Amino acid sequence: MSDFAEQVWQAVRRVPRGRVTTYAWLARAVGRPKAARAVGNALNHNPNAPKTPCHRVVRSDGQIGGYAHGQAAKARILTQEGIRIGKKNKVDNFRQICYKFPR
DNA sequence: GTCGTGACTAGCC
DNA sequence: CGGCTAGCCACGA
Repeated sequence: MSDFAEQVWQAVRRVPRGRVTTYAWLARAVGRPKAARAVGNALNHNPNAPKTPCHRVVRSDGQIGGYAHGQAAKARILTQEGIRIGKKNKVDNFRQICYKFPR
């Protein structure tokens, strides 16, 4: 797999349970602050199974974003992890549960 | 090498 | 607050 994708997955694994991160933050974590889009692509083409919690990755505006299994499934999983989803598929307390990577 | 695509983002109206 | 636009990046054809 491309090194880029591997770095992304590794970063995602650092996200604690019950928290979420954003594509933008992941992009920063891999040293490509403007590659949020590419990050999404990497996750999409490589779900890499339960090992990589791609469901904890949301958009910068708090929306759930996308998911290979479908947004509904993603929302369900997040809820199961203790994260509440409001209307418009937005994460409640997004600012609080959003995990920011150490630089 | 160029083109099109997509789980994105910030800015502007 | 909501919708639209342009900019960005990695990847495959």
